[in-house]
Amino acid sequence: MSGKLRITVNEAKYLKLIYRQQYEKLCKVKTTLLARSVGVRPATVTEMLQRLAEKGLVKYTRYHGVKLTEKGVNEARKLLRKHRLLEVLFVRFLDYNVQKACVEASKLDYYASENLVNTICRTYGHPKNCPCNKAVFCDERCRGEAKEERT
Amino acid sequence: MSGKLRITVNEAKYLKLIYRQQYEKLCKVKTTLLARSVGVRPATVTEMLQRLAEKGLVKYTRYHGVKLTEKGVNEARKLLRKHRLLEVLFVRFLDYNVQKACVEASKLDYYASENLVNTICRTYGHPKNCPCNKAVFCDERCRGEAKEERT
DNA sequence: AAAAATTTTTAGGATAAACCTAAATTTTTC
DNA sequence: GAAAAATTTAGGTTTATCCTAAAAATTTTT
Repeated sequence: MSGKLRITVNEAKYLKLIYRQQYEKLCKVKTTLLARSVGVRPATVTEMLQRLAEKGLVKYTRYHGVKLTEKGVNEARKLLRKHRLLEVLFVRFLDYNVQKACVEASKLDYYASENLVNTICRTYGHPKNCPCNKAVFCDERCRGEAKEERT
Repeated sequence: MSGKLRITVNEAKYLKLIYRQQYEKLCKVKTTLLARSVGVRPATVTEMLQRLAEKGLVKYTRYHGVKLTEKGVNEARKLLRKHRLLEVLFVRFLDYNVQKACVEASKLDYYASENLVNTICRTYGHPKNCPCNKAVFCDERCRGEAKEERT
């Protein structure tokens, strides 16, 4: 029924950004704001929002901004889970400071496998928060103590 | 003097592959072999080799394969250093097996910063080899004990 | 060493993801 | 409701991939 959803790294960037705006800063997600955050022209953002809408990740209303759909929220949380567990690793294991950890995690999160972040998650006893105290979202496949993972 | 060298993730894949052929398997690097490894048609490989040659990363002789230039070797080693230190992390800290570690490292190596891998390197006391016993190439900026890194 | 087989390259395209400017449209503000 | 601001549309450009089919070079076979 559902053709596998392919998200580019750039689309992922927007999803994370939109999620943080909509759910964590609780503000409307407008084109110009996104354009400034990403560092592109507004027209470029519009194009991206239309693409995300076509993929069913956001509800886009011309001239009025976007909201993540359920599917979009799930994707964003998957990405932010990866991002934040990488931050946990960098801060706790490598003594990175929070800011550096975030920068590095941003480069890698999209590419990290679910298995990798689940292993990190288990290793640290399923942390509830990342180093900057935002939520580490749950993955129901991620259970158990540090040892058991195989494949 | 030297305009900053921009390598795409795909180009990086070829560099790693060519390096391993040329220096570790000690065999000639031919188009068809690369095509099979990467999973594309020979014509696509030819195109890539020409691009790598333009960037000064390989010496390419029509119909006779490629050799990495000094610049190409340096780039390849930088990438393989990242790759192998990520493997070290995954195997030693997350108990990954060698094969899984390699797969995961392949997804991330290109995107990992030099600072990240140097921190891993320091944390493990500058390991000489990766889990599959290949060399971890040196970076002269990578010195010292586990603690001192800041910024 | 010539013919046949194989490998490699060239030529000519296709596609997808970004990004842009300028003009048109809609919304917001005064 | 007019002016200002934000947003979208239209029409392009660029870059990186990848492809097929035909041509060219190399290698193998006889």
